[in-house]
Amino acid sequence: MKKETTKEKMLDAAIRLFHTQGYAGTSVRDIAQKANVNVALISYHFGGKKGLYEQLIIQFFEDYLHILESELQKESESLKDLLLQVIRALLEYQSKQYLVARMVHREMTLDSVLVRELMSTYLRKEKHEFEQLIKRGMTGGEFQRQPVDYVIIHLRTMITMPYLSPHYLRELYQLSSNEPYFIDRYMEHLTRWVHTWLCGEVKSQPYQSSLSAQLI
Amino acid sequence: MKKETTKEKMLDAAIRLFHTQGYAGTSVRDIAQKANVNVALISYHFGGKKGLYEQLIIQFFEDYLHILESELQKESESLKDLLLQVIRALLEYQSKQYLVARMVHREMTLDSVLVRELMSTYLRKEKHEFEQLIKRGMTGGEFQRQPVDYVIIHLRTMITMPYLSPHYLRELYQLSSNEPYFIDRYMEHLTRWVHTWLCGEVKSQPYQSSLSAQLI
Amino acid sequence: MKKETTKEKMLDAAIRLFHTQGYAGTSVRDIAQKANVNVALISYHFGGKKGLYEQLIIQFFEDYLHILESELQKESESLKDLLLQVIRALLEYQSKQYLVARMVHREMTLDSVLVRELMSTYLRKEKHEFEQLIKRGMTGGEFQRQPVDYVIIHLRTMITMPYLSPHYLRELYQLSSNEPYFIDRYMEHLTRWVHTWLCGEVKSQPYQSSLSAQLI
Amino acid sequence: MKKETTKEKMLDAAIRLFHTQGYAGTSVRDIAQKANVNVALISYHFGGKKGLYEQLIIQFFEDYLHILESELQKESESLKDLLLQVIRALLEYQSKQYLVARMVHREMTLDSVLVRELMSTYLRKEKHEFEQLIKRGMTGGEFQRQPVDYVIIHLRTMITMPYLSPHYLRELYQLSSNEPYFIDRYMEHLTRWVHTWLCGEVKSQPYQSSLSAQLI
DNA sequence: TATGAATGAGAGTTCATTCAT
DNA sequence: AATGAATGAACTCTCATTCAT
Repeated sequence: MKKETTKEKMLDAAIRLFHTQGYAGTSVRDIAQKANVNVALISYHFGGKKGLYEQLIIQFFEDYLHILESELQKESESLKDLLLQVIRALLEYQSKQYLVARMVHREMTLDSVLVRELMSTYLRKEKHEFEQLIKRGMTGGEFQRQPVDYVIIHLRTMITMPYLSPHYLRELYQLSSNEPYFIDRYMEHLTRWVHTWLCGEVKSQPYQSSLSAQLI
Repeated sequence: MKKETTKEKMLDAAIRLFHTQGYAGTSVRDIAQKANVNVALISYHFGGKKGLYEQLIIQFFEDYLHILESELQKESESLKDLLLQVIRALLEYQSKQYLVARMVHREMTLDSVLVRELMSTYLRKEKHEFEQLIKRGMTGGEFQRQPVDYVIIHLRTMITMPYLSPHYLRELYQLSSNEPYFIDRYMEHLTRWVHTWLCGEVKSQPYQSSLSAQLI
Repeated sequence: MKKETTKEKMLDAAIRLFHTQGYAGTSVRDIAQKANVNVALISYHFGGKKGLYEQLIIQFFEDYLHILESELQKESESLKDLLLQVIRALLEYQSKQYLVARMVHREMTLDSVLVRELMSTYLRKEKHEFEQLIKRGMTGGEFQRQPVDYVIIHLRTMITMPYLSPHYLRELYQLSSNEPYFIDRYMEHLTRWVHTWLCGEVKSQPYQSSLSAQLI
Repeated sequence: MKKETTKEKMLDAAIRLFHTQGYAGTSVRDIAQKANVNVALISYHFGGKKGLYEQLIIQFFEDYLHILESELQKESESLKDLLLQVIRALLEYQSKQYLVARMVHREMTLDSVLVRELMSTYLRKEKHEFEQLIKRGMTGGEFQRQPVDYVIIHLRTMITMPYLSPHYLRELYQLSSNEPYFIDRYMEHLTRWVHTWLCGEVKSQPYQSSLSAQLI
C-alpha cells in the first residue's frame, strides 16, 4: 500500500469536510485533526484555508474540461452517440470523485469573486463546446432545431443534478449518485431524453427496460 | 409608507446575507448591522442565529407546499394542463422571493440534521403529490408509461434549477431567474418538455416561437 | 477611591507594557491579563491592539501641543523667561505621565506610516511654535543670532532626552526622570544653557549651586 | 566583485529589518527572505534570532568603545581639541553604519536584561572615559567647573541624537544623519557648544559661518 | 423591547525553532 | 552548510450569546 503524503492527507480531509459542512462551516483545525497533521501545515503548504479550497476547485475544473475536450475529439458514428459518450464520461468523472464534485457544484451556487472567475474561464469553455456540438447537429439535420441555449442549460442541469442534490436522491429515492449502478440507470434516462427531445424520434412502443421495470 | 418592524428588518437583512454568503459565512453582527438594530435582538427575537435561519427555511417550505397542494385541487381540462399550472405557480412563488428560494435550495445540498428533517417532512410530501399526479396520468393514458421516480426527479430538477444556478444563468446567458419575463420563456421550454416527454406527442413541424426565434 | 472603568484599566495596563516591552513585544493577552479584563474587549473598545496604541500616542501629542500653545500665550517679562517657562511646563507634563512619554518618544524613532503622520501634524506644529519664539528673540536682540534649526533641534533633544534615555540616567547616574526633584535639577542645567548659549551672557564667576555642589 | 557569505547576507538583512521594524517587529522569516537564505540557517549560525541580534549590538559597542579609547590616547594640543576629535570620530563611526547605530540606540531605550548588561559594561566605560577627560580639563583650568555628570549626559545626548531621531531630522529639517555633509555642519554646532559652554569663551561677535548663514 | 458591555470559545495565521536529509 | 517539512505555542481578532440596565 502506497503511503499518503502529508499534502494528500490534508486534501482528503478537506474534501470530506468541505463537502459535508461547506467552506465557511469547516475550520482548519477540523481539517488538520482529521488528516492527523499539524494545523500550521495548511498555511505552509497551501497558503491558508482559502488556498487549499481553491486548489481543489480549480483542479476539478481543469480535469473536467480536459475530459470534455478529449471526449469531443474522439470519433463516433453519429453526433448523438458522441454526445451520449461525452455525457457518460462527465458523469463517470464526477462519480469517481463525487465529494469534490458536490463541493464544487455547491460553491458555484454562491455569488463570489472566485465563482465569477471560474464561470468566465471554465464554464464559458464548457458552454462553447456544447454549443459547437449542438449546432453541428442541428445544421446536419441530426438534431431538431430549437433554442440552443435552453438545450445546453437543460443538458448541464441534468449532468450536474446528481452532485447538486445527492441527499435528495438518497433520502427520498435511495439513489447513490456515486455508484456505477446509478450512472447506468441514469444514462438510460438521459439516452431517452437525447433521442426524443433532441432527435425528435417517435417512440413506437411503450417504455421497456429490464433494469427499471420495477420502478414503473 | 409602511414602517418596517424590527423583526422584519432583521429577517430582510438575514435573507440577503444568507443568500450571498451562506449560513456559516454570515455573522449575527453582519445581520444586525445591515438591519440597523442591536445584535442582542437576534437572540431575543429568534433565539439565536440558528432559530432565525430555520424560521426562514420552514416558512419557505410551508408556503411552497401550500401552493403545491392548493394548485393541485383546482380543476383543469387535463392533467397535462394541471401539471403545467402547478409548475408555473411554483416558479412564480420562488421568483417572488427568489433570495429565500436560492438560500433554501443551496442549504438542501448540505448534509445536516436540519436538512434531513426538512427532507422527510416537506420534500416527502412534495414527492407524494407529484407521484399521485403522474401516476393518475399514466393510468388514464394521458402520460406515457415510464419510471415515475425519474420523471419526478427530472421535473423537480427543472423547477429548482433557476434558483440553484442563478449566477450561471446570469453570467453566461444573461438570464435573470427572478424576472417575470424569464418565467414565460422558461415555461415555453417546460411546456414542450411536458408535451413531448411526458405525453409523447410527435412534433409534426420544426420548432416555432416568436419569442425565441432569434436564439435558434 | 474612584473606581476605574474597564477602558481605563486597559489603557493603564497597555501603557505599562508598551513602555517596557514596546508595541510589537506586547501581546493583547498580556494587556488583558494585567488589566484583569476579557481579551476581546480590546478589539471591542479600541478596534484592536493598533487602535489602542494609536489612541495613546495621539492623546499624548494632543495634550503636549495644547500645553505648548497655551504656555506660549502667557505673559512674561522676557522671551527668555517665557522659553524657560515653556520648557518647564513640557518637562512637567511628560513627567506626570512619563510612561506614555517614553513610549511615544521611542515610537518616534521608528519609521512607519503612523510616525510620518504624527511628524507632519504634531511635530511640525511644535517646530513652528519654537521657531516663532526663537526668531522673535533674535529680532529683538534678546537671543544671539545663530542657525535657528539647530537651536530648535538642540532644544527639543534636551526636552525629550529624559524620556528617551531614562534607563541610562537611572543605571549610570541614579537619576529618575519622573521625579519632581529631577526636573528642578535639570531645569538648572537648562537655564544655564539658555542664558549662556541663547542669550550669550558671560558667566562672571565659577559655577555655584547649593544643590549640585557635590557633583563637581 | 566580492561575493557575500551567507552569514553576511543574513546580518545585512537583519540590520535593515531591525532598524526599520525593531527587534520584536521583525520575524526570522522576514530576515531569511530578505537575505535569500533558508530560515533554519539563522538558528544554525547564530543560535537563534536573539543571538543574531545580540551579536550585532555587541559588535557595535565593541567597536564604539575601541574608537573612543584609541582616540583618547592620541596626542593633541589641548583637551578641547582632543574632545572635539573624539566627538567627530564617534559621529563618523556611527555614520558609517548608521543602520546599526539607530537600532542600538533605540534598543537602549527599552528596559530589558540585555540593556542592563550593556549599560553596565559598555556605557559605564564610556562614562568613565568622558569623566576622566572632563575632570582633567577642569583641574587644568581649561574647562569651566560645573557638574560633571550633566556635562557628560549633555554630551552623550548630542552625540547619539542624530541616530536616535533620524526621521525627525529628515522629515522636518531635510537633514540626513548618515551623510558626511551633515557631520561637518553638526560639528560646527558642537564646536561652538564646547567653546562657549565647556570653555566659557565669550563670543565677541555675532555668529558667522559661510555654510550656515542662510539658516539664520 | 432595546441597549452596550462583557464573556469564553474558537477562528485563521504566524511564530521561532527543530528535525531528517 | 544547507534545505524543506514539521512542530507546538502563541498571535490577533471574531464568534454567538448573555448580562444588567
